[in-house]
Amino acid sequence: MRMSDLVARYINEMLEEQDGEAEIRRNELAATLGCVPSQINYVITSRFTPEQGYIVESRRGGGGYIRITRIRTTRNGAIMHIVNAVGKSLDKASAEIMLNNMLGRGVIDAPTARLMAAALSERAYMDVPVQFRDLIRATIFKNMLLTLVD
Amino acid sequence: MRMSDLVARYINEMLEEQDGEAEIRRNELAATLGCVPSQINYVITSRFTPEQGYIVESRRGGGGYIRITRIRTTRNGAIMHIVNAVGKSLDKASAEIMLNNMLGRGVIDAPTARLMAAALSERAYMDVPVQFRDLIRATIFKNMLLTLVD
DNA sequence: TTTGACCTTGACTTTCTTTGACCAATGGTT
DNA sequence: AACCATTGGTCAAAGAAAGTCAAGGTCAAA
Repeated sequence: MRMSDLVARYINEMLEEQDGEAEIRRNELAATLGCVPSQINYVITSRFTPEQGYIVESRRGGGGYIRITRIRTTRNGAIMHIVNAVGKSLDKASAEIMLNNMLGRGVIDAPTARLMAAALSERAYMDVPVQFRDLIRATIFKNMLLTLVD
Repeated sequence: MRMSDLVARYINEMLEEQDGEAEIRRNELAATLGCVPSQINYVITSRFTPEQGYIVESRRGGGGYIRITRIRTTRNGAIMHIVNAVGKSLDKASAEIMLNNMLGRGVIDAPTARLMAAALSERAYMDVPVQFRDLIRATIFKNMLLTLVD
């Protein structure tokens, strides 16, 4: 198992238990999980970004902390937020992160996530020149999301 | 015996043992079987395609993997039939007819049909040269259909 | 014997992760 | 205020996979 997954899981469990708010001490967590401190930053910047619906605050020095807050929204709000966050182009990795996020937050269910993932996976774009893939993926993603709005 | 057959057999045995799901590490398997890593890709793209009822996912980097999932085809004749009926290319009109057909026969429900229609609509392909549109539509359609199989 | 489909190989690319050295902010002490 | 221990932040380099592509090999059918 990847270290980054362990860190992410730890944070997610905290968020789950504490109603969408997790406060950690970077060095302590790194020691607990057995990784270097900057690993924590890596995980946060790659998996708990604003675009994925999280707010991250921190403080240095004595009594420092990192606080990760999950943004609460309505279903339609969450969907529209993502629609707006997606620009003209969308790579597969970002798409997958967004899908997982929506799934984790109950915005969509697992079959829907699977269906959408299939339509966005790199494998689906094999016979189209690479320069077009992210463009079309963005468009399709947004089109699909809009069908989910009540 | 051809190397590609060895690779395919190995994967099939894994699928057999592990209930239709095989996760491999490309370099490791290549070393085990004594071939170059890209041979694995060749075998996967030539023999574990959607048409043949497989879903393939992968990840690069540390802790990377390739996961191959076999779809049970016994009770899903309707869907697999359509997957196989779709060729390399699929225009929007045909896609719509197939969707309506499945909807009418209860193979899929209305939200799913809407979602899929959004991914196949001509509007989704505006950014891409016309020559590629039907190709990619076919691929996406098949990939989506496969996620619907139990 | 030519041809075409399928297979093999390896050099090069891309993506994701891990690590560590160095930087910046904070709060307490002198 | 000056200093200093205690945090967290940044960034670039190295590492660890998997992906791509094109050139060449094999082999059976025409």
